[in-house]
Amino acid sequence: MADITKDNAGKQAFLPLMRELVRAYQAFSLYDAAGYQGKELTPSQADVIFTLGNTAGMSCKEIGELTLITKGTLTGIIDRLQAKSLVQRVSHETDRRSTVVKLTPAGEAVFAAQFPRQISYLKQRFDKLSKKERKAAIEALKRLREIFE
Amino acid sequence: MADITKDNAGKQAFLPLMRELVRAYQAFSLYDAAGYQGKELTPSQADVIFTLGNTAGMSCKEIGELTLITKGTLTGIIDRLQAKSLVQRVSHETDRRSTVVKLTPAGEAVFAAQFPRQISYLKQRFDKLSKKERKAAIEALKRLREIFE
DNA sequence: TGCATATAGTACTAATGAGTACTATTCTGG
DNA sequence: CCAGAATAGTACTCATTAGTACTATATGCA
Repeated sequence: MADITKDNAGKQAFLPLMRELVRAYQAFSLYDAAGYQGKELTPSQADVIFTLGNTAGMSCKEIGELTLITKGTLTGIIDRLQAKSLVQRVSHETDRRSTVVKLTPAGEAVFAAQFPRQISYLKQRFDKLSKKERKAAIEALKRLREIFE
Repeated sequence: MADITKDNAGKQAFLPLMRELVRAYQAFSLYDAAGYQGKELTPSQADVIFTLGNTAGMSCKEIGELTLITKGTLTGIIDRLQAKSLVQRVSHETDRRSTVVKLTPAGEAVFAAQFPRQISYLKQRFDKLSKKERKAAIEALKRLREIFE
């Protein structure tokens, strides 16, 4: 196995795969974000609203685990959602370190309107894949995730 | 085909695929970023340096097309690379709207040191995939990209 | 030629995003 | 019980990201 040098590094066999991963994610991400144009929610804010929908509220820690948003970032996102009166922070009943974040009635209304709309918008594209293609993609992505964990 | 409502939207068949895409990309992205710890380059800055390596320089437009970084973002990234004396901006010879960005000798040195190192670092993980798995992943990701373009 | 349009890049804003330090609170082992 | 470690969240920094407005320059077409 030859050494990797500045001249041959760009020719490694895994690079096309890496580029496809980045491009596929970026294409998805741009399409998803476009769905929120003019909807008064950013993708991250929507992620939090959608996570809180149909629940009785949850801690920042739980939201972060589900959305993959780190806790420092979450503080700001929840601040902005609170400023728009879409979520509220409630003291945790037993653990005073913790805060329960839950949707306000206005937040519930936004959830009820935007969640089905965005899912339907995404479904338009994902439905272009056959069931077989979908299964194959899930398997491939699981393998990719495994190698980086 | 039933309507999508707030109660059944979370049960759509494509959602596991979407989650795997996000998680696989995030896992890769975190691993990649960890490779730059203590290397005085951010992932985006490295992306630009690696794109400029082994070339005579290129315009912001070209860099943007290759790295998928939008031009507004690129201005800041190049500003910071220039502040570190890793790249220089040179006037384009014939088109005075355009600027040619190229590596300085210090930038070449960083490229020569960091590019093979990061490629090798990434290769450690990508090599866990068989050739067959790699091909399958590329196909799946191409299909995913197609449906969003 | 000359004006409308397109292009290249910068300046600005708002929101993420990762990371660190900090406070407050809870848990745990001796 | 109590001191040290762990946990939850906020406050901060820096960099990136998308987007818009703007300037300067180039191109195309009548």
